[in-house]
Amino acid sequence: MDTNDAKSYFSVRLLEWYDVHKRDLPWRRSRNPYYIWISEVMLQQTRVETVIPYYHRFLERFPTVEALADAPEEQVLKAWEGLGYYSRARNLQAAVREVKESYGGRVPDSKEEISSLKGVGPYTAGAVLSIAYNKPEPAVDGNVMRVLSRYFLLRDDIAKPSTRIGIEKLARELIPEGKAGDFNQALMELGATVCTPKSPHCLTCPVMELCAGRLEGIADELPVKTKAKPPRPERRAVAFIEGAGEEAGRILARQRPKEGLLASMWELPHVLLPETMPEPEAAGADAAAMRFLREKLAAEYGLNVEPTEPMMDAEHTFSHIHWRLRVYRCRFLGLAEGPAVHDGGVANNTADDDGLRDGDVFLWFGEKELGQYALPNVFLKILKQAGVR
DNA sequence: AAGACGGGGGA
DNA sequence: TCCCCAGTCTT
Repeated sequence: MDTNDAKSYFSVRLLEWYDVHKRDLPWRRSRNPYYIWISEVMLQQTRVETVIPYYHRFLERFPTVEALADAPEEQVLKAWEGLGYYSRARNLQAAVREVKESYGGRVPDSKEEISSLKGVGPYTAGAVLSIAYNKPEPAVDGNVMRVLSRYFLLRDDIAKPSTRIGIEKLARELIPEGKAGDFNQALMELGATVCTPKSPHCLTCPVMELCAGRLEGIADELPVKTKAKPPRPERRAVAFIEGAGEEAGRILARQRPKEGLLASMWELPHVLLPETMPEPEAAGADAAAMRFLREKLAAEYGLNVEPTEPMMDAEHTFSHIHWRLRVYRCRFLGLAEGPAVHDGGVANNTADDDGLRDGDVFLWFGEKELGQYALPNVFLKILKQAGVR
């Protein structure tokens, strides 16, 4: 049995298996390149079950390239709320605008052109080209690297870019004539449902007989992958500022800067506590944190508040940061001129000389604003727990 | 090559 | 808890 036999066996058996076992997923009901593209971007680092409801809502709201290109970015971000990696949404809209302007609204079908679009890397390019246009391009994601590492007993570290390149070359050779779309999806489907990261279901695998990893008894030790660094811890004090009078029942929110973490999203104002601050359990910790919160908000944003009492705790883990949040109830005293708080309107700070950083915009949040502007999940949860709606 | 960039689900 | 998920971009 030589390598070529193992390769053709793999491709043939995998396609037969896929024909019987493929899941009925929404984006498999169409070959519309725009639909396929949306699904592939949403699926980056995100599970199928999570994506499905977003996929339906997003396409209902933005059914065509034109509709997405013409939408306000704010609405796109809102449709992405809770899905994470928000640069995906921003890049997707920039790319769709490019498709509208430069390609007459038709998603390009060449590797060079589609790869030039924002947010379209090697995986997404291959996925759209193969699934929507049946072009013989590999689409190598985490599933594919795992499946092929096991079947061909590859011990290279899949965290290295060079390893992905090598697996792409291999995956390209495996594509059966005229079957690129089905084959690539079959490979990912096998990884998602049978050749799983932990305790793979080898006994139901269509290619188990020639799987080198299983035959060596080390399938569950593959692929080799260097483990990520743990997220750095941060403690933050959050201001829960309830409006009075005209703004009764509404909460003061801030829009984050247009770049970086959670770009352009809305949140409750908060500050990073110095590591020298006492732990939350220590005596006097809350008093110290409340003083720091008051001083920092005033200095950073011209936002004057009087923290009164701790309200709740929350935690949130990003891939690279771990937040421990303590929310303090605050009395609103006022906001210095510059980005004013308008009734119902987003403050404008286009002027650069207002002494405030880009993105320092405040707004009283009520039901209407919650339905209009995007917040990260951690702040949505805090507002929900506080009974704001 | 390494870090930034969300959030959730399964073992 | 840890790991990983239909990754891409920046430095």
